Amino acid sequence: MEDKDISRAVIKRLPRYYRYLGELIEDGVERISSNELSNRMKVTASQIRQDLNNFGGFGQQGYGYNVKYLHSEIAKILGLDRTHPMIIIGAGNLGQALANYTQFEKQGFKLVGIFDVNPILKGVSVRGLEIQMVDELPEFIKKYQVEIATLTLPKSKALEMVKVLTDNGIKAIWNFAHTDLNLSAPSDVVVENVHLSESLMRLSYNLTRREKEE
Amino acid sequence: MEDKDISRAVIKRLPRYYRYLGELIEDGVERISSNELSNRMKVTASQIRQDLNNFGGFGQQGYGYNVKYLHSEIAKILGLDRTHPMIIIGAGNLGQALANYTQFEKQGFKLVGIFDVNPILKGVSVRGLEIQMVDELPEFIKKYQVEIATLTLPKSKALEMVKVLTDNGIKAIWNFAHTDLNLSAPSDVVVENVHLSESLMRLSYNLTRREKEE
DNA sequence: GTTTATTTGACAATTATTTCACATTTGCTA
DNA sequence: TAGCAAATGTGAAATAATTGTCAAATAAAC
Repeated sequence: MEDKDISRAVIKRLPRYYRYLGELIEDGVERISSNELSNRMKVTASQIRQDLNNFGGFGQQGYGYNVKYLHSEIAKILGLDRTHPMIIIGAGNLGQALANYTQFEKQGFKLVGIFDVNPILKGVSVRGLEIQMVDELPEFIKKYQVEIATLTLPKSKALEMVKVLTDNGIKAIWNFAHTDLNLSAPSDVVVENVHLSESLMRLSYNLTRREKEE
Repeated sequence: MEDKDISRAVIKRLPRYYRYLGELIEDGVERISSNELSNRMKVTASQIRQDLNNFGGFGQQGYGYNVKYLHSEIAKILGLDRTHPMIIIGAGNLGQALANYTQFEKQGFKLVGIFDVNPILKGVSVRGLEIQMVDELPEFIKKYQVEIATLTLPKSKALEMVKVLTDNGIKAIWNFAHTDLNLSAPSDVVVENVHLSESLMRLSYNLTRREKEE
């Protein structure tokens, strides 16, 4: 497995392959050709083969791909073959909603703590975890070897928080705040943005465009 | 303003331009050059000019772009210059969290109703709206001329719901369910997917990759 | 055991996107 | 009002991503 220069576009598609393969396993399918998978996923077979070949030859000519094997190989590539301790910073509606999402734990993202800056939330229990104050962060991150911090705070507070998190060894930030962190985050910290507003605007654009065409 | 063949990549960036321009307005900045904006946004000035020119010449040579004007033009392009009545289907944690997000209303996405399939939730109030049962959907969509349905339901229920929604005139679906709707949705219905699991997996990939490099 | 059908992996061709470079226009200063 | 500096818009070049094609390998059929 080689890690040189995999394009962003390929990485973006990998989780989707992983999802479809998981569904195939559930359905008891043992093997699949790039052509059949392409029909299901509405992408070209060529793209599937090209994408997978970035990481090595997982298929066999004349046979196709073994579903379970491919599924587990993609899991390895995505780092889903181990546990990632995760915390949530910001125990508002969205933070609590994410905390209650059990799906993530199945994929190895283990929620070990929830934090907020608002003292009124201190000690409130969310899915068995008591909300803690951010001054407890440094010790907590070390103790639980937290890798990922989910940021569900307002813009202004999110930016302050980034420094605290990275200073204390956080290596990845899942950012729901309506701002880019890239500037303030050191280059060895990975950031994945989920900008819901932007997603909604794209929907609006396509909706508007569709209406105009009529 | 022309609507022919704007690339997906351009549309993906538009909301981000819109956000930065909004911040510039807040900061009292009246004009900006593609070069200065490129520094702030960490993209090339050329890309900014190229992107904006898809929709017409908003700038002026020797001057740059008028921030307020450009902001309002992008709003028009994105369809943010009018109100989009929206409903949420699925009043679980995520559905309720999104319902409580006031930010969306400022951009014209007006939440008019919340629905669920679980009778136990009937009548429960979320931000002043009583959760309704899905059998009330057809009448409601017509009455409030609902455009957008936010789907925060489990996979299996989401797929059933798509037919009900589109049969009753919904034109856009903001999909948080862990599945692709494209197959079941008619081609005149716009779908925007927010697959949080996939986002988290991309984070995991980049984290894993970063660790391997060390 | 031989033949036929299937299917990958690799590479070439095509298409899409991004960046470069510069003529042209405008604002600003003296 | 002339001259200089700034900055867009645009066509061309460079880069990136996707799709098409086919030899080689394998499975399945007979």
